[in-house]
Amino acid sequence: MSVDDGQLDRAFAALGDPVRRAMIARLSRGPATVNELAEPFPITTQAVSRHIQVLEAAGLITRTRDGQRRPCHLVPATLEALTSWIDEYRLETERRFRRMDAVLNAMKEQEQ
Amino acid sequence: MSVDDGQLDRAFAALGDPVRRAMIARLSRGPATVNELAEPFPITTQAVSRHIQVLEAAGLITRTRDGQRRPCHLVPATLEALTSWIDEYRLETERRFRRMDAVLNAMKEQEQ
DNA sequence: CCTATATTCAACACATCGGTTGATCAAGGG
DNA sequence: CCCTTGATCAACCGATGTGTTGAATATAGG
Repeated sequence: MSVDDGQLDRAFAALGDPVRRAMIARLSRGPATVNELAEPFPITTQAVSRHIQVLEAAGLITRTRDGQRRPCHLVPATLEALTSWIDEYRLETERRFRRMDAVLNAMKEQEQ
Repeated sequence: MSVDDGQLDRAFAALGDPVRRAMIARLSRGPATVNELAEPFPITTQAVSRHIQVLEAAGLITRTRDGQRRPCHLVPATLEALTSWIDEYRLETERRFRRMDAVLNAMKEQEQ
């Protein structure tokens, strides 16, 4: 809820880039401006600005205004939507594996 | 562990495509062949075959052999690596938010 | 054997991505 | 006011992604 399929597309794809993942990691420790986020990377501020736009379009961050700065803030709810999606299928798979194990064990019992 | 950064790149990027996410959903209910996975989509089997290769390269699935079939199996451990990555930063952010709330409440106390 | 089925490989078209440079806009500070 | 700083817009480029068609490979099965 609150994230449609297109948002899932954009959010997962956004996390597929190591630069953007590093930005997420940085933002988990507090808000940061474009220049602050750009600092660790050997790329132009423009490139970073576009990475930020991608993260914003994905709903992974929001932006506020502080004079001429545009600080970025992580949105944990969107991260949570991603883990929820993944966990749904991971848990189903693990349940299935456990059922399969049970069947195999039962067959082993039978054999003896 | 067991998944390097390149794997994270590939796995997150792989989930950025709705066709591949649908395949993951399908595979959570049990193994499936290329043709079975292709059935719901209006694309060629070749295209599906390449989606499968992408999922395999990302470590999200493995493949076995059954005669001329090549069944796909979901790898829950890789899904778990993704949720672990996300949760690390989501939880850090939420902790930070709670600390901030505490400070704000303390300031409110002070005022009275 | 010969043929049908399951899957993959190869070559191509087209869109998107991630970077660049150069120009522009907006807010602050002497 | 002007000039600097923070950020973005626009145009371009090479690489990658996703689909197609057509050919190839491999196993199954009469």
